[in-house]
Amino acid sequence: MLDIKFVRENPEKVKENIKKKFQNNKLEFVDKVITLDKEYREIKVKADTLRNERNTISDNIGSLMREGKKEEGLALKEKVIKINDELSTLETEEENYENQIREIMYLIPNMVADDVPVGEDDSKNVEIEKIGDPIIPEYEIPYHADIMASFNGIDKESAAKVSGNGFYYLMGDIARLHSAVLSYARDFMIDKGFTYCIPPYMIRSDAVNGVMSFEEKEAMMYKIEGEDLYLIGTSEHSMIAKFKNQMLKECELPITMTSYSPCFRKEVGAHGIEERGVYRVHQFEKQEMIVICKPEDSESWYERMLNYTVELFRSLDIPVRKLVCCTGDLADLKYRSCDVEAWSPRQKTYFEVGSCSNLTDAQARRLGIRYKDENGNRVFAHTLNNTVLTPPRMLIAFLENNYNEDGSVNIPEVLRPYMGGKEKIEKKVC
RNA sequence: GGAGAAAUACCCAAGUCUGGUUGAAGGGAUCGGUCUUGAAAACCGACAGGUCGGGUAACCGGCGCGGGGGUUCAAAUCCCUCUUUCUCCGCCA
Repeated sequence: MLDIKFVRENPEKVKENIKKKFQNNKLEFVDKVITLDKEYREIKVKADTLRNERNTISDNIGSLMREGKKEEGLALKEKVIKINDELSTLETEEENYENQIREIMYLIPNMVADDVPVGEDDSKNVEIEKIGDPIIPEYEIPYHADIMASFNGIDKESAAKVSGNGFYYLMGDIARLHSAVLSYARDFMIDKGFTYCIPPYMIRSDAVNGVMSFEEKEAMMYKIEGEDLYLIGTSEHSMIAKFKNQMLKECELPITMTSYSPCFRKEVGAHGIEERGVYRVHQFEKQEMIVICKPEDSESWYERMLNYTVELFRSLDIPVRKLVCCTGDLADLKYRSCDVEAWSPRQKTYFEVGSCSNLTDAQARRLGIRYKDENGNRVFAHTLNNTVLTPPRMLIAFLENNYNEDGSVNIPEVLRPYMGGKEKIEKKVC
């Protein structure tokens, strides 16, 4: 969300930005919101003046009553009733304007960084760096669910009976691997100085509405029957809501947290649920990182966060690449964003495993996350978020990249302490 | 889950029954000063935040006593509702 004052003063810049994002249907919003804002302020002046009059006369009535001059007081009442009459119309208008302006401001996208490549959709995203050799082995890499099955590590059939499509039972070494990568990721981030956090997995509707649009809510969020509670789709929801309407102290910044949570998603819409594997499911787990910092620090945090993910994947022997999101693929709140993609030797291509974003002050302005600087000024903080990793999706990359011809899977050094010292997991035969 | 009490500014806290002179007493903290070699203490003084709007500015106005709504000429004060905290009971990993 932009500052209305910025829009007022820089309508052309805002329009340019909208064009860069290929959202020409929103171009008219700029002039519209500026007009609405102007009319709103005119009405506010009128209403404020009337309220002022009312307050003054009411005070007078009070004084007269105390002095016992009832008649005079009663006469004044008539006047105020008239004012209130006039006011009620104005106040309805005021509210209408406020709502309209807010709705439009939500739709006008955040300014994107100058160096974000211009492009219409994700096909125009730009690879900036490959880290690790994307090896294509001589032998064939099986589908991830089949690898899991070869260790008796997954049962989707039972899950489908018990919970429906989009769920899984993970078992044995695979389940342990799932916990192991999460624990490893948690410790990895703690070592980087992040504070570990386990947030609520259910949040109230006002928290939900604060962090996503109505459409997103409908497509993603599970509601608890009979309660004003929703299952979170990512810990980011709880984590951001935690700071809503907070005035932070400058000395608290940067706030760097790594949160764990299960994530629940309806996945209504575009892709739907995948039948066989664990790539897209209703329930998964995720380790996330968020940073709330001063505006001048957000760009360097962005780089750092992105590189943490890369470093983490590399420590698990998984080749990755950084793919910069082009303007058209950038969500409206984002200033810049970069996907981290893992190499899939089976598909011989990279696939998304995480996404790092700098939202500058757009999210903070929407949610009221501020801090007091050394001069006592209240400043909107910058917010950033990035995936650390999400098993089971991460397991796909892990299993494929550490798969041996004999069907065993290597456990990279860093993960062994979490796997009881095992160097590899082997096929179960029965 | 049941019953009761409460939420006031950076913190504590008065005001609520009985609506108006209360944007809010008092204390603490903070800042400045006197005193002191320095500090503490004591004393004196300052400071009421925030947000929206008007104005070149000085300044002026609206909102604002947990959130939302209502009654009233007028609400911290009365009514409804939600949230949170505390106490007791019940249940329970």
